[in-house]
Amino acid sequence: MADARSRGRGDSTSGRTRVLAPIVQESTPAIIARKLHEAIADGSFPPGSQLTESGLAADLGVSRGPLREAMQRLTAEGLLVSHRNRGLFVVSMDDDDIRDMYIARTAVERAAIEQVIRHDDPESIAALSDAVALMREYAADPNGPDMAEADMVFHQRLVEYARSQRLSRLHETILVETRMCLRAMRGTYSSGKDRIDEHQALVDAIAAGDAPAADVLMIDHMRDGLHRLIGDAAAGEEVSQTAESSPSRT
Amino acid sequence: MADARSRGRGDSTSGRTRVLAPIVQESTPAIIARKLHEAIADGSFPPGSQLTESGLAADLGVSRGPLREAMQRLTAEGLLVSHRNRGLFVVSMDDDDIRDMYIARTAVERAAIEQVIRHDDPESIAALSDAVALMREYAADPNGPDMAEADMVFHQRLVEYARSQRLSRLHETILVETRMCLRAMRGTYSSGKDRIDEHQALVDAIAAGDAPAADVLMIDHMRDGLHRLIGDAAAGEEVSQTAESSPSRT
DNA sequence: TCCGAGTAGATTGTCAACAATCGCACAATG
DNA sequence: CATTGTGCGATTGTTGACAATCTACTCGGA
Repeated sequence: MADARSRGRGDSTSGRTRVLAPIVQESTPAIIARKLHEAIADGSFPPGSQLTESGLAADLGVSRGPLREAMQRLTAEGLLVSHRNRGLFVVSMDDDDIRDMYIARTAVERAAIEQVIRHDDPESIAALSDAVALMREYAADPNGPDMAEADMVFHQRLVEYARSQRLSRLHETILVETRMCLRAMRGTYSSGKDRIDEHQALVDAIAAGDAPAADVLMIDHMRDGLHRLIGDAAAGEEVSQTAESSPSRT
Repeated sequence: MADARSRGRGDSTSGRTRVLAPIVQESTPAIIARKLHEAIADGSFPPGSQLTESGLAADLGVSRGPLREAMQRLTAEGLLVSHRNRGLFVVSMDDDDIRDMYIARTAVERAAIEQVIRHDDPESIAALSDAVALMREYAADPNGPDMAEADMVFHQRLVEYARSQRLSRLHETILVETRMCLRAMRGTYSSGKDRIDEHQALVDAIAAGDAPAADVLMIDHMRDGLHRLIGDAAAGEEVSQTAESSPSRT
């Protein structure tokens, strides 16, 4: 999320070595928003489920005011949808949404990879290599949760090292949505090797500073990812594991 | 902002022709957020200015609750920044922010142009041609507000016809920021003809279905736009017309 | 004259209570 | 048997008031 504007008004005594960190008391709505963000990302709130504000307020130990503000934040991000006088629900995505998600994700990560190459920071290549190395550890189970998480970390770092507030902000949202989809329909990679090789190729292209090659690789990687989620031709329709789980009305 | 999820649960009686539109009662925070959005876009709130919630609540005739929720929404978008216990302020951007803005904007509009070409909808080409035609009307004053607005309309439509919720959402925010910058530092185009030609070239490439050419044109167009705002080499630093106008403490 | 403490004003952050609205289940009717 | 009307329960939407915090100003002392 990054605070971006950390430099406050304490730049006066510049000859002094900084001892204390400039204290960043996060606002309550921001904390709540982050916690909800994580909860949605890790599947605690499945797509389609309702977020009752009375209940959440009690769980978090805050009043409904700050909670509502946090929820509006997620609504603006597109992670929640509001049904007036009914409540807020976690988005559930159909095929078109997934396609849209990958369009946006491709746009962001293409730009990110370009920036990373432009910056040519050894640290970024090291970080990405580490991420791939982490994936290798889970090669045995190419569709397990650990591998999925390592995959996420890779892409997260990629955008992080692009050093762009705006790209990062959008990407964070999209990644949560991606997690939701991956959780819903698990098991799509044929082998762990393919998954790792695709990422390694990206790192190699970045390390070589070959922007056009990296760009093409990223586009392919994204297209593959999309096709793994939806069979191209219309497959399953709605991603929602909860919602209306009431066994009545047979 | 689009509601996207209009289809509710009323798909049962499908043999009936729809007569009444499905009524979309917007929530109060959403309305307020939109109004603030517009106000920031049209310069009613200059960058750096404080948005006092008591005052705004009185102006809009609502309570502070819904207002705060709306402000949180804009904060999530990055249009406002929160100084804890001090208030919310309209962002003021330095050169790095402007660069970042153009990175994100390039990413979004590149993806948009690709989608528009992919859809190959005659309507989109017509709409974009109209936008360029509108620009032509203001050719006499290439740096006036009308021309700037027409320019905005062009890019707005481009992303609109990409038919992507996520790209549109991000672009909407970026466009507001762009407006802010353009307002602060006006007058950068040498001639109206250049400005129009660049856009016409984009339309032509789209109409021809030439994605690679359109892509290159867009990249150049964005780079030019960025260089018009900042002289590449460090020029002016902070864009903020208000904020700290107190003459004390020299 | 300059510096520090203290105070006053204003603004935000938080909370609890009230009012309005909606969906669901059941009963009544053609 | 299908459809409409009604009551209930629950949840959201909104409001006003109170507490905490910060900034700016003034006053007293060196």
